Amino acid sequence: MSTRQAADKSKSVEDASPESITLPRPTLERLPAYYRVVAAAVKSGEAYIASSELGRRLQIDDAQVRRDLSCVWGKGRPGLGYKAVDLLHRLEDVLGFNNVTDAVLVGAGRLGLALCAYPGFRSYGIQIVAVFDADKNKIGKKLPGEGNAGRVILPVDKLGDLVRRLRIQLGIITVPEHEAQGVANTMVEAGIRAIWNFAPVSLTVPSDVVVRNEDLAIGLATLQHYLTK
Amino acid sequence: MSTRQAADKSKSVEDASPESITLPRPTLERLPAYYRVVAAAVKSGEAYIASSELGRRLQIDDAQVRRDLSCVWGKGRPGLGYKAVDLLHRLEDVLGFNNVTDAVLVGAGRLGLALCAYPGFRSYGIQIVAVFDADKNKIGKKLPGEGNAGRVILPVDKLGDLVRRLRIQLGIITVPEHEAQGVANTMVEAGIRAIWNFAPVSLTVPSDVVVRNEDLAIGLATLQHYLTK
DNA sequence: CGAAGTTCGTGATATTTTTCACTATCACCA
DNA sequence: TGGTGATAGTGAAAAATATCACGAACTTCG
Repeated sequence: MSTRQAADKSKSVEDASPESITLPRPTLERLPAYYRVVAAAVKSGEAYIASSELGRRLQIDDAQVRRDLSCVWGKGRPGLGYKAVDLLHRLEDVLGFNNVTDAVLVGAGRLGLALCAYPGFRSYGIQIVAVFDADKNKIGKKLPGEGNAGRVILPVDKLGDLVRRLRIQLGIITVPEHEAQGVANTMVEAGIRAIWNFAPVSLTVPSDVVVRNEDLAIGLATLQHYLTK
Repeated sequence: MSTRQAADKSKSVEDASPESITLPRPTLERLPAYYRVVAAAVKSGEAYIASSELGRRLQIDDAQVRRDLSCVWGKGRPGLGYKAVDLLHRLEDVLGFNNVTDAVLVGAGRLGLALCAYPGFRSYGIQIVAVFDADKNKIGKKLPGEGNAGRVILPVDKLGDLVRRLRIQLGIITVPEHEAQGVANTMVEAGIRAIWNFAPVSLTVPSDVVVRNEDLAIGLATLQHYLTK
């Protein structure tokens, strides 16, 4: 969760490189929503989509939409809007949905297997190449889901090896909280660069490893807080 | 207009009411993390915990911690820190972990059942009282998880009735995206006040209904974006 | 081709959130 | 009991983010 923004305020001279761009965090978090709306628009045959329309469908201010998209792609057409297909591709690029990233998942509990079976990951550019668990009873069991025929749960002590061997960059943690830090350590040691953590703990990792905590308690707390008012 | 804190102790009336406080959104989202650390501290027998220590464990600036906690509880003790047990209770109060909220869950897929089996909800003040699905093959099947003995999946056309009858306030949506809006409509019509949405769509609801979108694509996109840099 | 109507991109402004810096408060100890 | 050290609370400054507002670019149509 380190958002170090360089003070370098270089205006987009060459916008061709999708890599070097730095997006404000809130903008980055809105992009997936834009992506879905644009994808829907493309599907339903709309050639262009305007910021106001995008904003209306997502309840976001249209100026906000324009500013977000201008970070990503300064190619809207006045009078018409954004060319839907091109914008879609651009968003895929920025969000990394194009190049497939291999991932490992540790923790073959209900949540882990649910994620593992989720077909959507493919379209988001994630492929879970292996699932691990520490429980001997689970090891060797088949994985659920469409594309997982024949694949099985592996013992967690093979985790480090496999990560190293396949140069896996992304690890998904769905183990109970008291095991999470240990798994994270193994991952880090084996060279993983990003961790998607579903365990309700705050992991400690080196600063060059990105962690995204998917904390369900936050959602619950938010809602509960509103309800008790 | 400067040093007048002695006279103007509390910002408004006495702070006994946990209801009327309004927290900045980012603060509210950090509270669950504080809650966990404080809970751990209490468990391990620490009587007091300092903002610096909290911050260290969560990688949050200590001034930030103090400001957050001051919104919630202006009762830290200089020289010592916050009394762990009391702070814990205060956080439980604010986060609504004390009063149990009944909830319904719609969508008995893998994710829905995983949530349904998750024991942690109880301690967060949530109780899932019924699980619905539209799939006839699933209806009548048993629910997984410890406390769910004997309970079964109900047909979704009973959703409205049950919500109305039990005056349910919170709905959890774990259906495929194209069914989500319909479920949300039913919930809203039946009087639900908050929706926890796991479907990757932006729901349209009246302004008095709170929606929390738990969008996995955001997490993925964030990580992918960092990886492709 | 010109006028009317949209919509983008963005400087300027407002708002929100974080961080700094300092004082008052309290514990602890000799 | 007074001195020392640690820490909370909080104005004020800084940084980040969102919104406003307007000119310029483009389309459409007569």
